[in-house]
Amino acid sequence: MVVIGKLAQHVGVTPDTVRYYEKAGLLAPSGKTEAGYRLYNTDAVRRLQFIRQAQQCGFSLHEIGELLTLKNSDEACCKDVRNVAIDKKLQLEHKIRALQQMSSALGELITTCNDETRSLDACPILAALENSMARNEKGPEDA
Amino acid sequence: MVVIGKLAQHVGVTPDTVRYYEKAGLLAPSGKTEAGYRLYNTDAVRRLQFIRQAQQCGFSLHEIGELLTLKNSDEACCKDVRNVAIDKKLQLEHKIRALQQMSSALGELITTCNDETRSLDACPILAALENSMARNEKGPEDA
DNA sequence: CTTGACTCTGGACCGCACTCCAGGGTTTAG
DNA sequence: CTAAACCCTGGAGTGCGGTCCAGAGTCAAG
Repeated sequence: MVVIGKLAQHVGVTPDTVRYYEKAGLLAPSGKTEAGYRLYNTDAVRRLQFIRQAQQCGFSLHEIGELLTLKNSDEACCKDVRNVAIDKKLQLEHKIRALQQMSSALGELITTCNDETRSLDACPILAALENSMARNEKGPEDA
Repeated sequence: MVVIGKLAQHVGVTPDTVRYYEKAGLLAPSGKTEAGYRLYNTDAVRRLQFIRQAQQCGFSLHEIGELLTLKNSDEACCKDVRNVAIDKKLQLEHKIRALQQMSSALGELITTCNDETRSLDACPILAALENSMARNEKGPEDA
């Protein structure tokens, strides 16, 4: 049984963060002292580590809450957890593709803009961004 | 010269968003009517498109502000813009790598967890997340 | 017995990029 | 002339994941 500061320090967060997780319904203390100090056992330590790990895997606190609910449910089975993970992985891959598109769009702009001494008026990057790149161009009087 | 609603509709945002950009110093109206209605010319239209495009490339509004400042500066040259783009691309790539690590971590967990009927107690995903995966394990009494 | 380091609660605040609202004025179509 | 559809301003609210603070209580070392 450790007090909040020790727990926090051990896992690498602040006591405020731990209390925040408690407010969010993710991590209840294992007990309290007479003075009202939160006490945590090793289960709580692992639960907090679970939360941090899941964050590292891209889960939001809300999703982690669902994962923890699943974990404490009698009806759920491993398959359910697996499906959540698969779903999350798809979301991550979607996000990665979006970022890769941004990155390659920038890459194209950068290679186009190879004359470093060119004036700003002729800067292909600014021009490309202004011209909406591959988008269709219409007058403001449409629709 | 179009009024805010037309501009917004043309570029695919709301008037609120346009006013928000104005507050953020990114987009001033080209003029105003006697009644105080904002008016926008085609320069403003292109500027707004620039903002949206840059957002698509992963720039924050703050960064877009810097880009626009650069654009309106006499001293800056194309090279400066190019450097900003390169910088941003590196940031994007960094983020992509982080997400890919999350994704592959999840991927490993998912392939480990192939027995769909397993009980939650034996779920490798939950176990892995609890055990902090590849992290070193120490007691809470350290440090 | 004091001092300093911790803990408690409740609530305010941060950045980001909006979004919505109230309570007005304006413009335009019928 | 009226009603709908727009515009204005200022400010509040949203969601996320915290962070910081005041004011009070508690605990351990010296």
